[in-house]
Amino acid sequence: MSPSALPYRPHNHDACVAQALTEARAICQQHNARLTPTRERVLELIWQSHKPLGAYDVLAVLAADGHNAAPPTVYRALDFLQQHGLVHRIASLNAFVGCTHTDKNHHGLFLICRCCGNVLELTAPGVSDAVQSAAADEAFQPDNMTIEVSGICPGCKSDTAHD
Amino acid sequence: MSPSALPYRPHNHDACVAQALTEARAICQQHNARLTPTRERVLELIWQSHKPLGAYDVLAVLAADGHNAAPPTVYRALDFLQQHGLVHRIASLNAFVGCTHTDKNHHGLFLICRCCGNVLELTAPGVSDAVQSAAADEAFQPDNMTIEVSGICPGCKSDTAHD
DNA sequence: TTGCTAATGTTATAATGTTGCAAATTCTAC
DNA sequence: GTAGAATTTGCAACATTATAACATTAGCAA
Repeated sequence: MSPSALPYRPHNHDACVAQALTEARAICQQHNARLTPTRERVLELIWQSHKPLGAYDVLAVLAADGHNAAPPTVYRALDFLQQHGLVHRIASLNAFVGCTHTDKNHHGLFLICRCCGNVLELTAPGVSDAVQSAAADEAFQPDNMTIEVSGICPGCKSDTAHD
Repeated sequence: MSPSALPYRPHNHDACVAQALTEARAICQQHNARLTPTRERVLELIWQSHKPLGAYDVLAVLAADGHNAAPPTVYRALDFLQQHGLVHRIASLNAFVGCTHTDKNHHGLFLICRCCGNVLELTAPGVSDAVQSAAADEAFQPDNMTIEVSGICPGCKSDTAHD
């Protein structure tokens, strides 16, 4: 059997974080946008795992850092990161997760494990096309789509199977 | 050109409400569940249009009714209605809309007009299948999907075209 | 009736997100 | 480098959405 996608199995997560930060720096440079220390720190925190993190969770860590932050600090940083495609907001969880497809122009699809909480972002052209087509049938002009699937990831499925 | 779907054009909305209530009564009877006056009233309010309504909007109307209600009253009623498939929660709006597919076992897809606010619920087997297939490719077992598309509905598109 | 369960009322509070304005920083043009 | 403009941050207050905990009432069955 082929291995599960990264978020769903053990891996060297520091590499994920490092890569995300490197890409973020490059993207911000391209966009002529400033990845300030606060923004970078928030991005780093969002990337602390593949589980979505709430804005107030981020805030709590910043406070622990000694950073005297209020909610707007976090929301502003998150807005910035979203605008530049570095994080996604998961509407069904009111939480944020690092974008793993910063290179592609895509409508993400998120597979959210309700057991371990990890999220896998997919580029699923088939899904995107199907939605476009369903919308077109209704003469509806889509400009943004939220596709969030909750269920059980392969890791958790095999765990429960062993019991 | 074929007419737009109901929510996106003028129609006798009282008929929508009446039908929704009739169906709700039937469904609750089937489920052996009690559609109490509060629950029925909340359902009626949710159906006051095809625009999603926030829990606190419902609460405000109940208050205007003279009903001395607190948030839990509304959230409990909404939970009940959701459990019986009579309303849906739109995660991207934190709001609720009447279910127009009470007869089918479906994963809804919602087309949300960001201009007029109306929502059309679709049963889109193509989308559902595409999501299932994308999930299967990752050995992910989906059990619930949130698909919310925001954009411009045919009604609003033709309105702006005239300007 | 009596006792059980489901439903509601009530109070308080938690969790999430925003507004508005002032201060500080960074950028740009001279 | 310095002045002025623009962006970013700090900060206080507030708005919105949702839940917890516990008391009370209504519906129903033995």
